Amino acid sequence: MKPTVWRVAIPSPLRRLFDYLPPDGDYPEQPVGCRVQVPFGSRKVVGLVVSVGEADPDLPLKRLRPVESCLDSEPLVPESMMRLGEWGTRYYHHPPGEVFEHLLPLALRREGQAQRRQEDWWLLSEAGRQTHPDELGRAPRQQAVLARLQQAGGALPAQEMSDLGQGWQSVARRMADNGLLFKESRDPAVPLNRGEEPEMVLNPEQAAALSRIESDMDGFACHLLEGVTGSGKTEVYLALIRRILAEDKQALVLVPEIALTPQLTLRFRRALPARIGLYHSGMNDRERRDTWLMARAGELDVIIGTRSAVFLPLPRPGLMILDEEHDPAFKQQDGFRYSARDLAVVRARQQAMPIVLGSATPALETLRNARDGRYGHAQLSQRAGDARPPALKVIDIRGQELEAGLSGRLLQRLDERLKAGEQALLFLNRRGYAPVLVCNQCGWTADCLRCDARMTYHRRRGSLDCHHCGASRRLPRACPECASEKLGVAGQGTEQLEQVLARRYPHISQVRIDRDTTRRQGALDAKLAAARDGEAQLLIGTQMLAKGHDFPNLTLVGLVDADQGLMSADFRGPERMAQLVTQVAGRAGRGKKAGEVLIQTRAPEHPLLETLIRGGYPAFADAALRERSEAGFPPYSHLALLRAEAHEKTAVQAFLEEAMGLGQATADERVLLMGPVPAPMERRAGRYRAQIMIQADERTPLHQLLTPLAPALENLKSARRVRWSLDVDPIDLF
DNA sequence: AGCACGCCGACT
DNA sequence: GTCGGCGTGCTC
Repeated sequence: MKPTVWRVAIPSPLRRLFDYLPPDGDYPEQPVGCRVQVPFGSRKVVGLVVSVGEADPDLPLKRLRPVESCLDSEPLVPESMMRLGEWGTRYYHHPPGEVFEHLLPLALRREGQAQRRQEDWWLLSEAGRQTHPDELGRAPRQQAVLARLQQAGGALPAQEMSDLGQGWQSVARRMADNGLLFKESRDPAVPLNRGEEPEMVLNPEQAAALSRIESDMDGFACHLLEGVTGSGKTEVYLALIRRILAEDKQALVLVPEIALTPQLTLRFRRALPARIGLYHSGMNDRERRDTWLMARAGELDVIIGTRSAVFLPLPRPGLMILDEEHDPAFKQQDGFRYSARDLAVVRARQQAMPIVLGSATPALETLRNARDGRYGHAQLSQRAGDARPPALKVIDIRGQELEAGLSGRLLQRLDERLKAGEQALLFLNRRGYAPVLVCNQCGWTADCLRCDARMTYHRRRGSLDCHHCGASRRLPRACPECASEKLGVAGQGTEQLEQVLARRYPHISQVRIDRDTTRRQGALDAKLAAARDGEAQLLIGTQMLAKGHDFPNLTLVGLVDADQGLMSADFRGPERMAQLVTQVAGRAGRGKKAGEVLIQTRAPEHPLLETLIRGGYPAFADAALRERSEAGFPPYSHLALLRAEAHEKTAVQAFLEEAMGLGQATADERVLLMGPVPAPMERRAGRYRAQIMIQADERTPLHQLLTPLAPALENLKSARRVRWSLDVDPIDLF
């Protein structure tokens, strides 16, 4: 009989599992989901047991090595999450070791107990219970400790005893020596919110959306909640969560970025009688481990997290919510390139729970799923309260005299609004002072040495920074080519806008919000607070400002340059532009006063832009979906990208040529391979980049091609000289 | 990705 | 004479 082996996912880029003999020592009956310490080549690594089975007949038995030790006495990763990992490995054609690494927080990927941070408690012994404080005679501090513990019923966390005064711990230790008390480590209790805020009364649309989703909550169901900005999606989320809390189930809420967690958390803490946890990249390893373990233990009822939280285990799964589901941040852009949105839907189906995708500007993929009836579709078309939707207007800036990129008409409206004491926002998705530094004598421009890109001039810093690779250097005094001192700039960034506007409106308080001004801890919160309470009247920012924030006094929004998306070579450019315009526009007129949105463009007659202005996002989406259908792009086809990069351009070419040959040999007529083509910015951070695009109308043939292709590429000799990756369902083509 | 093994150049 | 350069092969 063939021996039983454990198939283990090993942290390595190899697209296979490794078989081991069971360990000599103790191990659980069912080791799937347990971490194991195994020998791997000449080193020891921690892997995850994925399955148990018979030894592979093709593998000589003597090559099998035994597991050194099983690190868990029961599976740490539950079966449900192992299934999600297996699905991810198959779908994304990514090495299992790297996929399964995502199932555990960093702090649990090493040796050691899967235990969360402990809290010290002091407890009374039997003797301590029997002793009256007076019996301690001339030891007043011991008396105090004893009395305190007796009052508390015999046990208290050490933290809550600190008011007993300096040095109380040594008093307690002495009493422990005398057998009156003892110390114990316990799991800290998770605070339960009271949820004191009264439930909001839902407006008819919200109520209708709620009941529509609620009617379909036993088992799997996916609903798109499409609600214009300010329509109160959060109230619907809260009502749904209350419902599943009443059934004693857990809810997982995913948001695109950390910046959105604090406000949502605050809102949830006020509204929900629940134990709420957080999971995002701003937390340290220990905090993430603790949330992970508490989620797994069922000690948290609601968890709010970013992308990676889709892997949090839930023993009582009740509901998943993905807010701003269209946001590209849900797609991981390196390593294991998963879409948290797509994985969440798969997970919901696997675990038979409902999922709600919320957005004011749904991704075209999601919209199509809703229209084809695969997803439920609930809509909120009215803004809550009295708020009216803002009017969108286009400003044609062709041939116009501009001041720092601002047209006369935009400046005039700005004058009026600011004079009236109202708040205005200027949106420009480019930080720094100017994107180009140029020599007016010889035409030299400041280019990045490692990228095919210009360096951005940062005036306050006095530096030239490359926004693609992070390179930075001092601003030259003179042109390095011709020594002329006539250096000038072209184009503008938020820093320039801020400076020019400060000169124009010296008595208006303004705030700039971009990655440069919010680097410091807490700076973003402070600036957002200033923007929210109206302390800052003029707001200038990049897309950081576009998301989810509420500025009640804001009446004018100016999009300084709307053309970036329209002119993009990526077929998703217009979709991004429309989402951004709609999201930014949604910041205006959320209070009582009507809002106005001015869009500066050099392509005012662009059909998709016109459709967006006239009919809003839904009309845009109709038109864009029609275009995608005609062009055979997603969601009407499926894409994968094989990317490669290396310092040696020839290495990239050689690898992709060989890959192309392999691909063409196995591809049938249902799959189209295109390339290799260089990336639009061919060189980045000193590496040459190129790619092959693989397209198919149906998913099946695409996967039939990739399943053998991925491991074949791995064995290519030319693959060792490049960094390569497969991106299934890419969201950026470059 | 690591890591070991292996075969050729400038140094204690 | 060796330390170490990175090419190439392997990891149950």
